[in-house]
Amino acid sequence: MDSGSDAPPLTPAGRRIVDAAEELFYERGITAVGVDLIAERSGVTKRTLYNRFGSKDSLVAACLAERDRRWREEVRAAVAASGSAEEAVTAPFEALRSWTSTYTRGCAFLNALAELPDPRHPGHRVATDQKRWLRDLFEELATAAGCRGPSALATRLFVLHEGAVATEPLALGSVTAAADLARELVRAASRG
Amino acid sequence: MDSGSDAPPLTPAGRRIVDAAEELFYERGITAVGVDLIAERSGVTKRTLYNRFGSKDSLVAACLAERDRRWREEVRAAVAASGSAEEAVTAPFEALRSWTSTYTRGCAFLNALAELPDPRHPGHRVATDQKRWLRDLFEELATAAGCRGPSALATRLFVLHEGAVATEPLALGSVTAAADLARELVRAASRG
DNA sequence: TCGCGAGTACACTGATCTGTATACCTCTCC
DNA sequence: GGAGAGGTATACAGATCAGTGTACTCGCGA
Repeated sequence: MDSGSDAPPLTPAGRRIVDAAEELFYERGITAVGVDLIAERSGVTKRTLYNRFGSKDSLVAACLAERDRRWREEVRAAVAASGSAEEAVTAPFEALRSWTSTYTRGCAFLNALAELPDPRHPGHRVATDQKRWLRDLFEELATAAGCRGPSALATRLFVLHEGAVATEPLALGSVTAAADLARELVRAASRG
Repeated sequence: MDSGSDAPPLTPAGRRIVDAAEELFYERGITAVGVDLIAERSGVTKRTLYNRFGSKDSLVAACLAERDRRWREEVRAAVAASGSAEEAVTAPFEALRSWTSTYTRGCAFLNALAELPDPRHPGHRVATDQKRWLRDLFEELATAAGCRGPSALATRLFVLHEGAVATEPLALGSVTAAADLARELVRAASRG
């Protein structure tokens, strides 16, 4: 469940490989990107890629884990920056706003799950962990803020969040709509 | 925008190809499934597949269009079966409940968009049309029911719907949570 | 000075990919 | 009875796929 702490430090070439692969996988899809292209983009030989990661599947998992680590960092920062416990509950939606201003191809983890149906794929676990972590974070924050029914509220906020990020590429204003509704839900659950 | 009406009728072999391909694409991902496997599964030669559809990309679009047609039928039936104009607004969530009891790999159209980033891909258009149609249907139904702010309400319902279907494979109860919240939103927008 | 880890260079395997060529069969409809 | 549409059978082209083998270079630390 923990993300990023147990990862071995990357060599310079390993770093470049992950960076290039992460971008390519996100922009074009995982299955559609070959290891030859990743090696070329990162200025590295295919031999080095396989010496570092062993297989394409492992590289996919490493890329998702790295993205998850970076995303959780942003979410935690948004939570820490919020002015009150109630505000903290919707802080992930603030992080989402800045996140989607950079990444306009939807959620990399949902996209990965679309391409990796096999639960034994190492990337599958990383993606599902990212989702469960967010749902649990909502519950934790809702409980800390003294919201009524924190578990049900957390699931609602989670669904809203995922719907927003998944439909963001359609440019229908879903991120703003979801954030507004989320704030209303938290406000309603905090009154009394 | 219209779905299914302008499609040429399929030959028996064409029918089997679409059926087999639709299932394989959904279960394993579009890029991961080759035309040889589709031909084998549908008991047809590859020659016939290419005589019918011309290319894999066209077949992908045909499969998505067929799925869209079937899904809209179910949604329209749910709308027609609802007891009141207010109930009709959340009818797509009822259709979603039965839809996701059959299909547990999330939304085929969001999954397709994850794999087909190129807007020139014929399947890309089919998928985005499906999404816009649903959002517009929500607005139409909300307007007919006399809801306040039908456009903003429609976007909220749409985000909820997409979040539910996208996260349904995670088994976190998102479909029920989304349906409940949707009903509350419509009720709140109908009072007065 | 020596060993070792990191990385390069490059050829190569075997499988799989989309798509095509050619020849033939069978049914229906005019 | 002849044409054409729908389909079969099979072989093939050319590219790309993930992954390996082998021999080399460079820099650093014991």
